[in-house]
Order: sequence, then structure tokens, then C-alpha cells
Amino acid sequence: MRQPQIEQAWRGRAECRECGIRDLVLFADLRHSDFSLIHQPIDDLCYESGATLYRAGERPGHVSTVRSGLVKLIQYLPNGDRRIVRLLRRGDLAGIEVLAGQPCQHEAVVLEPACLCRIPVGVVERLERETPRLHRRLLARWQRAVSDADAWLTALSTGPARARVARLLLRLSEQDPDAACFLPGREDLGAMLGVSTETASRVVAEFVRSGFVRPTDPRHAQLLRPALERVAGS
Amino acid sequence: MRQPQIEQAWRGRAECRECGIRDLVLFADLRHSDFSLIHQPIDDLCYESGATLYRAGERPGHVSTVRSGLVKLIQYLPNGDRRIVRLLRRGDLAGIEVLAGQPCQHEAVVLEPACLCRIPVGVVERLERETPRLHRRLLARWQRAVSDADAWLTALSTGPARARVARLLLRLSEQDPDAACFLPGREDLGAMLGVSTETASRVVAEFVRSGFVRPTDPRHAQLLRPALERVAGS
DNA sequence: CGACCGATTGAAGGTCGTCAAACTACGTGG
DNA sequence: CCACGTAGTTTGACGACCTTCAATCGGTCG
Repeated sequence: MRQPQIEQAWRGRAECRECGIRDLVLFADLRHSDFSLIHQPIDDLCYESGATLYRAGERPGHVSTVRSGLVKLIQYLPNGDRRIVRLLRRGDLAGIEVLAGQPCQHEAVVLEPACLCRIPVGVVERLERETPRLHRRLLARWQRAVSDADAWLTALSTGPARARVARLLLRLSEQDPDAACFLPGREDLGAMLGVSTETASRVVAEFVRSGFVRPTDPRHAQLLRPALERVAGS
Repeated sequence: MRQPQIEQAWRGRAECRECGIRDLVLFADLRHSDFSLIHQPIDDLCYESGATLYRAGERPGHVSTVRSGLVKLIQYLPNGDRRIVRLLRRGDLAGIEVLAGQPCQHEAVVLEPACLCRIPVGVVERLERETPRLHRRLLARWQRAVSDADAWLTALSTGPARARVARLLLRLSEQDPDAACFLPGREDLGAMLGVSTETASRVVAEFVRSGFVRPTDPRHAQLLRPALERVAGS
């Protein structure tokens, strides 16, 4: 059990007005003047793969917008089983439940090196009081979390293992369909799809042999999307 | 394909101030004076089993609080497969996504005869502007939808079929642990748990033979909770 | 009574989980 | 430089579980 020396790095104070992904984030609709309402620092942090953002039960006092990278949300069953219930990508909010006054419901762990903007809960609450523009965005975020959860269930926990793996890979590659996409470790794959590590491994190995999946480096692969779509359909 | 003559009945204009389940609903924290902000009628409607509240893609213009009964939310896969992604009970909101400006994401069908209060979107929006008290409740509702979705995945779509059925039944009986709880049709059971109708049937039949489940009428059963908890654990 | 719908049960076959072993990549330390 | 240990992946074998197809049963309704 080796713990990385530093698993996070401070990248500076975020300048939300200049944000490169403004149109995706919580603050998308804010007007120039609204930013003067932000009186607490919004930090920009980067994490390595494997870093833990928070654990279930914590109350961090802030919520984080994912600027880049990939984060998994893990939930444990009473009997110790582990399931990954969602992935967070660019524009998603990590720890949204703290805005509803709840403790964190999941363990959040970085899959692909990720940069996040850490927004104090107080900032969100203040903006929500002062401007309706944030509010709409916040509801939309929440709704997206629900939609994602539902899609995760219907698409990734239904049907034979081959179809599930195919659907997950397609989903991972859907932004940037031509680029090599992230290929999760087999244990994570199993935990996402509700199948055993070995089954996940077998399916991926078969896809590689068939040429549907072409690994570039150990953690990424180029996909033959049409072939996978055929598999996903059944 | 027989369509009931009337599948809904108008029970009158709801008097929210006097609501019997005020502490559970969206308007829980409203003060007496806040109710004067409601300028559109809130109708109280009752539906029979099998009635459809809305279908995916619709934009109803209102959201409904479940006062009693049981409602299933159904989602279809591109290939035609059907999954029930959530159940709504007393206090839950049906069609919450319309408040985020989205069309309905599911088909909502009544499982147990249900009464709902139909709240125009305009009422919610107005109250949200005028009082922060509604707002907290709304966020809490949304968060609960996410939590329910996550729990549905981890508890009801993970592990062997026996354990899934046991967990679902326990969940259905958890309010009123001593009363007879709703026992879904086998096809619905399968769609909730991601198993075939036959498997659902076999498991229930086995539970009945073991005495873990004692049917009272065709759609309800008394549970031997300790026994089911043992099954659910594995 | 006959039609129909849902639940149940059986049989056969396929998929998947489990256990175990071999293999790979990688980093450490001799 | 190479031996070694570790962690993750792959593969095989076997059995358990589940799906599928099909037949049967029981109740309700016309």
C-alpha cells in the first residue's frame, strides 16, 4: 500500500471570468458584475491518477467542477461489495450533494489525471441568493446527475457482459470519437458493469483480438466504433 | 390491449395549508403567508393501477407530489429492452425534470392506486423566486432522486437474483415493516432487477415455499424480514 | 364454457463467477 | 546488470446461476 508523496498540486487561484470552459460550468450564465459577489478564493487543483478527492461521510465545505480528467464515484454495499456508480468528466460537479446539506455519498477517486476548480459552498449559496442565473444552471446540473445515474443503470447494468463493455467504451469515447479513449483497469471495469474482474478481462481481450479495440498505451485504446455499436445493440 | 374507461379521477382542489403529509412534501417549510403566492390551482388526482402519468418526451407543465400509492419510472434501451429505474412513493416528486426545463425522461405508470397533487411549474418557479424556504426543499428532493438512483444500482442490480429480490422486497416494506407490502408482478420484478421474468418468478415462488414471503392477496405479501435480510446480505 | 393473461415449472444450453495458475510490466535492491 | 517481488492481466477448468423456449396451471372476464 504505497501512498503517493503528493497526490495533488495547487495550480493557483482560478479566474472564473477567463475560464476556458465557461460555457460548460456552473458559472456559465453569470454576468460580468456577478463575479464581484465571489468573496472567497476558488482554487484550481490538479490530481494524479489514484488520488482520492473525498470519501463517503465527509463534509468538505466545497464542491468541485471537473475541468479535465476523469473521476470515479464509488459506493459500497453493506456486505463490502464495491460498485462504481458514475464517472465525472469535464463540466461535471464533484460532491454536489454538499450543496443540499448532505455528507458525501461516494468515494471519489481520480482515474485520469484531473484538474478541478474548488468552489466554497458559501460562494454558491451567495450567488444563488443574489442571481437567478446560477440557479437554473444548478438545477440543470442536478438533473444531469439523475440522468447519468439512470443511463448508467439502463445502459451499463443491463444485458450480457459483451454489450455492457461495448456500451461503456463507446460512452468513454463519445467526446472525441476519433481520439484514443481511456481504457479502465479490469477491476474498475467490473465494478462499473456489475461483472467480475475476469469476465471484464476476457471481454476486453476478445475485443482486442477482434480488432475492435486497439490499445495505444496500457491505459488507452483506439476504438472501432461501428463494430462496438453492433455488439452494444444486442 | 384494454384501456380503462377512466384511469384518473379529480378529487378536488388541494388545500396545501391543511395537507396531511405537509412535513414530507415540497411545501414543508413554507410559512402561512407564502401560500398566498400560489395563484394557480393545485389539483388532487387519483389514479388506478396501470394508469400512465406521462411518457418520455412529454412536457407536462406541472410536477406531481405523490400523496399515496406507488409509481414506477420506466426507461427503454435503444434495442427495446425495458428497465424500471426507480419507484416513487409518498412524498416523492413525479416529473421533477420539468423543473429543470427538460422533457420527461421516463414513462411513469401507477403500480398501486395513487393520489397525486399536481403543481403547475409556474407555482414552483414563483415560490422559488419569492422564498428561499422552498428552494432548500427542492434541492433536497433532487438529491434524493440521485441517492435513490444510486441505491437502486448498488442494491438492486448487483449480486445474485435471490439477493436482489430480497433487497427489493425489504425496501418495499421498510415503511410499515409489519404491514403486508406490495408484491410486484413478475415481469415488473424482472425489469426492476435486471433479470428475466422467469427468474423473478422462480425466486418469489421459492421464497413463498420457504415461508419468507406469505401472500395475502395476489398483489401483496407479508414478509419474514429477518430471513430475507439474511438472503439479501450474501 | 372458452379465451386470455399472468404465474409457475421443466429442460437444455449459454453465460458468468470462482478458483487457480501462468504471464507481464515495472520498480526495487542486490 | 540482473534477480526478485508486486500488482495487474490473461487464461483455463469447472460448476453455479441464469436465460430461453415451451408447456402447464390457475384465475378472470366476456
